[in-house]
Amino acid sequence: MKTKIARNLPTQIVHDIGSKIVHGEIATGTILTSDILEEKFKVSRTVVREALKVLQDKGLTKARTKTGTIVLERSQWNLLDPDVISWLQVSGLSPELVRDLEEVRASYEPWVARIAAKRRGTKDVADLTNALKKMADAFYDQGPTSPIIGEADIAFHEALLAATQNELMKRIGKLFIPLLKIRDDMVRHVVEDADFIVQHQAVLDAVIDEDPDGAEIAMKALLETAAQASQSARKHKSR
Amino acid sequence: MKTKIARNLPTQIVHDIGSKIVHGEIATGTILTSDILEEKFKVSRTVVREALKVLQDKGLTKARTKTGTIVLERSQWNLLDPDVISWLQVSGLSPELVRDLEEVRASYEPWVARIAAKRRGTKDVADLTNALKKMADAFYDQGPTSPIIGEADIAFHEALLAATQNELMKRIGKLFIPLLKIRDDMVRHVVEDADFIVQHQAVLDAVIDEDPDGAEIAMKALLETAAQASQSARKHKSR
DNA sequence: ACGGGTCATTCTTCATACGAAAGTATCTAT
DNA sequence: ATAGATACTTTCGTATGAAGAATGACCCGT
Repeated sequence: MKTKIARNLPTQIVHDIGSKIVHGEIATGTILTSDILEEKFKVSRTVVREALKVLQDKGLTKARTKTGTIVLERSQWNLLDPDVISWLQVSGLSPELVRDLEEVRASYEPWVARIAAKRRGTKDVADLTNALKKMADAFYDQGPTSPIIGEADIAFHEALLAATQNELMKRIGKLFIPLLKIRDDMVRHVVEDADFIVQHQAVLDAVIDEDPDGAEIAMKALLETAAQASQSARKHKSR
Repeated sequence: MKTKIARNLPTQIVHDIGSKIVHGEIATGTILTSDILEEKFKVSRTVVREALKVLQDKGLTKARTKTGTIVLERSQWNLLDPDVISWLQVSGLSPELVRDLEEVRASYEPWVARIAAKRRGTKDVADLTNALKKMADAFYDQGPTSPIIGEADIAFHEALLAATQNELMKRIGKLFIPLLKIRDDMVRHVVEDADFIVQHQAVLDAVIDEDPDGAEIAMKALLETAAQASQSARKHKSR
């Protein structure tokens, strides 16, 4: 159960507009005038302005006198912004961005595993074990297409990040969550065997053993398999 | 020559307050009421509110009814925010943050070099060459303490990022700039030989040769040397 | 001492107004 | 008729007064 967060009017509007921009519902070049937004959301100028200010700070829009505030193109967006990242979904991930994310992740994640193995506490081990157990249970009980697997995958990912005790590493690591989601979406119908369960287990074992080298290698292997599955999924889809 | 950017009132205030918070001039727990800020900056509530909204979005402050907006502790700050990062200076870099940054950078930068070597264009080579030339000239003409060296180091760093053609990688890479600055600051008085010039040259050569493996290895060597120098500088300082 | 209710303070939102910037249209001179 | 300058119009930017909501502080009766 998620705690329902009471949000300000401006914050609500930021999320509404921001997510629509990122999802492509509001196209680049679209012009949003204050008047129209006031009308649309039934709020005052003040609120609209504050929302637009935040959106500008995220690089999603730009205000220009006489024309209105214009939706900027994707390259202007602040991809490191937590909100922007959280709004990214399958529909929001362009092929270029997927490539960029995968490229960074390929080097990043093994290093995360390494640091995690070096610095993990007992709680981290418990969290990782739980996530993996959830993943394995879902796989064996409900089959390889269970959506639980994806959730558990993300939980595992986040537990690993937490184990690094590195605030910056955690934040950067969270950038890959949308990638995990899309990958999970594509791969789910392709994975037939239990490879990735075994490979997650290998990472976990190395972390438990406090074996940085082992963890790094295991994670590399995992990513390699995932990349292959992802590729064959793409082929599968495009034909 | 930097283009002087005409900034909005709120943006100016965001920078003023934000940088002071990050630098520690405004301590955690400090309370900033709208009234006081209006008074202080001689602007209207509108402007102050918009500025505070942005600061909140960056995780620097939090508004609470009846008390005012309170400056949050460092762990709440959004370290991935471009502004927050740009405000970080020597004074703003806590030892933990330095550790976190270095830890991430150790794995990140070699990978950047690898991708850059794989994908660099002719312009990238020119930019890298120029930066290195500037660095070498300053070193041999003005000696190892010239501030030009640090600037050129950052230029080299950024040119390498640009060469990756990876938008995300560029943005993450920029996070390390404050680290480069502080390191430069500490190391400048310790480096006696031309090692790091040679090592930069090695990276550049590999990039020119489109040799990913070579670039990665060369960058690792460079970072290794830098880390050693950094350590001895710290010892040098603390005794 | 304890619990409940009132009060005061500060943020939140609204409504309105004026100034500044920047396209657009119009007008004038040739 | 065309070029250039001028006036107009639109939208953002800033200021201000007022009402509402939330919440910590205080007071009072038990």
